[in-house]
Amino acid sequence: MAKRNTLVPTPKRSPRRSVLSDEIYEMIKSMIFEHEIAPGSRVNIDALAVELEVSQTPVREALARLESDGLIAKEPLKGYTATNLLSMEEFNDLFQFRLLIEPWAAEQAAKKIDSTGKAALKGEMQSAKAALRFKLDDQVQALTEHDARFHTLIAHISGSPSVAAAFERTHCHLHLFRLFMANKLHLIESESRTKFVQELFEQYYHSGSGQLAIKEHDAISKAILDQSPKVARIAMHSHIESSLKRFAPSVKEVNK
Amino acid sequence: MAKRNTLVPTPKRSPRRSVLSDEIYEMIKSMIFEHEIAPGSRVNIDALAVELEVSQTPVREALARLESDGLIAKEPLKGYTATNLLSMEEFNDLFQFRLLIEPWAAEQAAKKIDSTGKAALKGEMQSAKAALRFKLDDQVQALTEHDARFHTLIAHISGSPSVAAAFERTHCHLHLFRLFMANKLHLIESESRTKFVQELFEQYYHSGSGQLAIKEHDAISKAILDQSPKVARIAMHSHIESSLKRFAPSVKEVNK
DNA sequence: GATTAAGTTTTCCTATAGGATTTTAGAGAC
DNA sequence: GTCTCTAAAATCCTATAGGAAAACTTAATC
Repeated sequence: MAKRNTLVPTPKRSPRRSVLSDEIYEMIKSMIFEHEIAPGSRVNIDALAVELEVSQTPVREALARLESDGLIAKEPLKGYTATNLLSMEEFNDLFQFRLLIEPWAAEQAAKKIDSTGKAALKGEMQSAKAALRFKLDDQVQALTEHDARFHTLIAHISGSPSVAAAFERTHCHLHLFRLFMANKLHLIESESRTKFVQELFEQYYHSGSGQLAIKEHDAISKAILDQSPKVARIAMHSHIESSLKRFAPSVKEVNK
Repeated sequence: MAKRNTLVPTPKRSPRRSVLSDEIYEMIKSMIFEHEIAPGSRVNIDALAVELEVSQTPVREALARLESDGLIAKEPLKGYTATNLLSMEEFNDLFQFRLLIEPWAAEQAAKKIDSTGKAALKGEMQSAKAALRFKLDDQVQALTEHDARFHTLIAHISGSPSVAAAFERTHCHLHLFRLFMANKLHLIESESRTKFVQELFEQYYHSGSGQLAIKEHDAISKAILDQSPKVARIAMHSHIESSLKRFAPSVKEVNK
């Protein structure tokens, strides 16, 4: 009933629009993202509250949401634990799911895209190409972020909130980045073969994987901009399959 | 839920196996389910804590998870609000999403089902047929619950945790039941046409909709038990489309 | 009657205490 | 040496009180 009168006083003081628990949620997610909280490790509420310099309440709310996201698990009366890295089965299942919804999303996006969407898509592809000039570590980070934004953007352009939400809740880029990090850490620690594997690794992800992924993104992007649904669908399908093949060795390596 | 072990002599204290916040989560979900918390209404943390006779902490955790589920929305510094009923667009989108994943799930289920799965599926179909003998209100409740279990079961038998999780997070049976309830309440309140519409309504949902849905479930179930993937996929597809047609009038009515 | 200025309510967060449960450590029995 | 049982420590979960900041409501002023 009471339709807020927007003519009322201008915000005199800095309006802290976000809530502490939201910030804490993002912080903890970043910590998981960057292996600051290692896969499988315990997450102590007290310690986390002290470290982030807040009380337990916002930490608890953040952890409850992260559990709902499947990023941490809760064992009653034992506490929270960061989820383990994806097993080979989980990895395959995740990509199977992506194959189910993302090609469809790309097809729909090609049908429904408008000028706003086209601008966003073009912008995203430009940022990706800029990222290719970074050095390895930054590049992986930048490309992972681009990848997440790119796929999320298409899910949204598809015009289906359900599909977009379902995709975002897979947190696939987070899982993939964690695998990448674990693989890297793992390789660096095994001294005997450091040099050889490390070089292979760099070559693989640096010039190889990065540019390849962006080429595929380019193909998808072009098809959507051209409003060619079928082409977009096929391009997305083969991109995800390529992506699976690129990441599979990492998964195998991490799972020994 | 609270599984009280009655064999233990005199529990001086309650040996609570599950965690309170989980129970509270389920309770609040039920309250949303049954319009005890009306769509669009504010959800006061304090009041809820008092009503459920617990402290704020578990209520906060439950609300954080429910927000993550999309069942309530949080406005920073204003509080939580129960989500509105599905609009026509959201309703169509939800079913579009179901059409995308559930026929696939049924197909996979038919390929992969084992003896355990077969037993579960047979059992579920029996409980559905038993439910048809209840009177209207109980029947709607029972059929809604059966529907939720049936579709969830198939999602799990499909062998894809991702798909199962994605389906469960749609909470489609909750949304549909809320629409049904709202429609019913709406019709009951509009006196002028009560009798005529009410009768139509009962007839529609009672003998019509319930039996029809179960027939369709039966077809899906048989195909899966026969391990006929293609048949299962098609049966699920047409079931979801029928379901959409059955519910669409309710959605239109509720959205005026 | 509209605007400003107070007061009230609501919401979010903090702090802390205590109960419950699991884990760890250690003593004693075999 | 191995096992069982008890005790202590660590951890998690709940409860309660209260404070700060924003939003809402009411009242006073022009």
